Amino acid sequence: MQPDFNPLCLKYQLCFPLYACSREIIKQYRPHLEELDLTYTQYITMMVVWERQEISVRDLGKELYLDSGTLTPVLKSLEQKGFISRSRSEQDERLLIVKVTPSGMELRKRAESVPLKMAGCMNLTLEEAGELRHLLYKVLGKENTEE
Amino acid sequence: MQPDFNPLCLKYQLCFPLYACSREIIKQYRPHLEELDLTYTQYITMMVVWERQEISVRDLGKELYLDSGTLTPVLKSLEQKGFISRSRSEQDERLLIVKVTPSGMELRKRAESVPLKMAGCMNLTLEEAGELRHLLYKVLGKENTEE
DNA sequence: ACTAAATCAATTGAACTCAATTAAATTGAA
DNA sequence: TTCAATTTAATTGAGTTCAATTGATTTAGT
Repeated sequence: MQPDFNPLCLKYQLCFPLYACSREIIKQYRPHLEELDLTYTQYITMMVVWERQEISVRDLGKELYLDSGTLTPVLKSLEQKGFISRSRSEQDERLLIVKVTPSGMELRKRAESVPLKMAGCMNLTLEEAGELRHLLYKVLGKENTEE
Repeated sequence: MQPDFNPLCLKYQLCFPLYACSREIIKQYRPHLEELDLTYTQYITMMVVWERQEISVRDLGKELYLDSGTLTPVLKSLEQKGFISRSRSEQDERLLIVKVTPSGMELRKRAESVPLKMAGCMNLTLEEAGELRHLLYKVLGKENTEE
């Protein structure tokens, strides 16, 4: 029962399975997202853009927990592919506004099947999936109010 | 009940909070690991090496869900710092064997306080943390025997 | 023994991640 | 108004992450 209570042990950590799970699932997205010419980071960026139609890099970063160092090249790539446009806000020129293009909205239609394709890839019941999501958002909620 | 049932919505995904949680928690490790001159990837690598004393890159990769493309530079860096040694197995020259050095074992002592320093950073009860770990290991395909 | 298949670490190239810094625009206090 | 502090996106540099490939070694089939 207590072979070792060594806290410096992978299986006592919470962060490690989070990190491993995250990477393993993102790997499973790859073949489905390749059909859309998107990486996972580009995909979640488009998910926010599809929903908002128009959003600043600042707000996008808050939604995705990513900073401009990550987002700038991702957004330039999405612009290159024609899915979004990038332009400065007229009210506040510091803000870069990202807008979805008609081509970006067509991509959305093609992306609609992705969640279903991914749905079966985790061997969790609906209740377990809901519980997992609840716990993850509880952890994320703490992060923001921390200090 | 829910604002909308659009499956292409960040908050209906499981992968996104996993990915965000993982990165947010790893960020919190940083100041503590910096004192040890380790990155998070180097830290979890050392955790396995501390436990096994001696392990092949192949087995290390299975434990960490990482391949040689990631591990090779990580292990070279750890060797450079003097925490491990790298040498080919004499029984099978394809295998690279990683061994912890005395300096690596000294590092372990200094690392012992890290889990405690990180313990309070998640807003979960002990039961919730256990449930979260159980669900994560279920997704990883390994039933968690732990508690 | 011979050779085809499999295994393993390393390498390569593209993309991500983030801390730190920079430069431009805005805000706010004196 | 003036100018110091703040906000914002971009840039830089170090370190992952991973698919695909390469080359060396071992295993297995004949």
